[in-house]
Amino acid sequence: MGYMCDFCGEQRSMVYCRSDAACLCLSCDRNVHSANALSKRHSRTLVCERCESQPAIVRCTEERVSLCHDCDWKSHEASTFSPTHKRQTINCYSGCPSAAELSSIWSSILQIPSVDDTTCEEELGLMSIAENSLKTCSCVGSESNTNHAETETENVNVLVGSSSSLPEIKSATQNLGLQSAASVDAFPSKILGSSPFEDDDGFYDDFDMDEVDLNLENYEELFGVTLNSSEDLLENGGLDSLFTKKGISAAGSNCQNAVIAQGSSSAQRVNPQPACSIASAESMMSSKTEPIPCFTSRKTHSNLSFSGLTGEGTTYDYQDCGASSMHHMGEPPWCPPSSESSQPSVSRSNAVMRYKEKKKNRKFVKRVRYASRKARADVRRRVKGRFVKAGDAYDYDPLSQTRSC
DNA sequence: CGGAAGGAAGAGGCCACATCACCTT
DNA sequence: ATAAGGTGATGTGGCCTCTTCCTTC
Repeated sequence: MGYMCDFCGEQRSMVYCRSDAACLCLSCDRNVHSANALSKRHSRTLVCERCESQPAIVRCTEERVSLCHDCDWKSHEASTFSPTHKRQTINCYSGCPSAAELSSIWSSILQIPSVDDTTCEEELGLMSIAENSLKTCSCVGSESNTNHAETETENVNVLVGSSSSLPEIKSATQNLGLQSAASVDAFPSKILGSSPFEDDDGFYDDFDMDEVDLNLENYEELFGVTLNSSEDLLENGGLDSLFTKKGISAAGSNCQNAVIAQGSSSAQRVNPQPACSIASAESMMSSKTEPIPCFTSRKTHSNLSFSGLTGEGTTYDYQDCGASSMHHMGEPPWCPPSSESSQPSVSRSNAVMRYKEKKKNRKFVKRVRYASRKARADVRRRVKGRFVKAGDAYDYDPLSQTRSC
């Protein structure tokens, strides 16, 4: 990682943004991608430590380097010396995670340098961090552990990538001979996707229900039930109950990255095609009265569409970073871990109430793209709010706040 | 309990024009 | 290959209108 940040040109680049095709330092990454909702959707990953210009897709645990596809092939597939190296798939992330969160996510990979947390700390509540979780390739975890701290995390990641619930993770962890399930408990719950009801307040604070707008196209056809909105989904018992009605397991769906029917074996029963449409939260909401044009072939695809936690997931993002990596991570937060809906209705109603409250208070921040145009508009005279020709009569002058007539 | 009426809140359109982006010469 | 000129598209803020949602009766 010797190349400089493409943005500031001062710091060493650590992150590769595919959308921007740029290598960025952590500081610039956060600055650039906290600019607006669109930029937050950009999926980023580590920079290849060998060529230092391509996005890394795997981490060689033997050589302790992050490698892009080409470098990985050169190092492992084409090499006779190290074809058996254990490699760990590196997933991309989006949003604006803090250094601490990045550190926890990449603890097994990097020493994250300290970054000014103030830049977008307040945005963190809106960001999806669970999608940052790592998924390892199947070759990891089948061997005994030698490096405690690192390997433990890696194995947990394996489980994250393949399991759907915490109990299963714990069980599998024990089966794999890890030291104890405590390490799993210690791992950030957001990444593990554990039940939200274990910590009602804490989870929902991060969960940001207002950002989750679910859009189930043709749900009536699929499930034979009526669902008007995500609120209905919450109130009616969640996705699990929906699936249960059709004998479909919702395991593997995650509220934050609930790309159902994309790689999930259970969901594939519903949708054998990997195609999945993901729209922004706003477009989801607009679809309440009007279908989204991009949803095509609805008769043949289930098109179970979810926005990410932040409403920032895009088809590109998911395709870009290995698509199905993030949807195995647990039950939807509104669903209890067990199918018998043992969670008291109080928690659900609380969640609904909080969701409505946050939705009500949602702010749509407008971002000025061209300051020069703003400056011009700020001094332009108007009549009833409309711009008037220069020299014409006006009723509002931003400069003098007076009328010409 | 359901419907009507009224108020509150939000979304979208309109306006002029400097600036941007693209194309042609 | 580069520069200059032309042209259509874009974006900016305040106000108004319309629609939707919520509360009250």
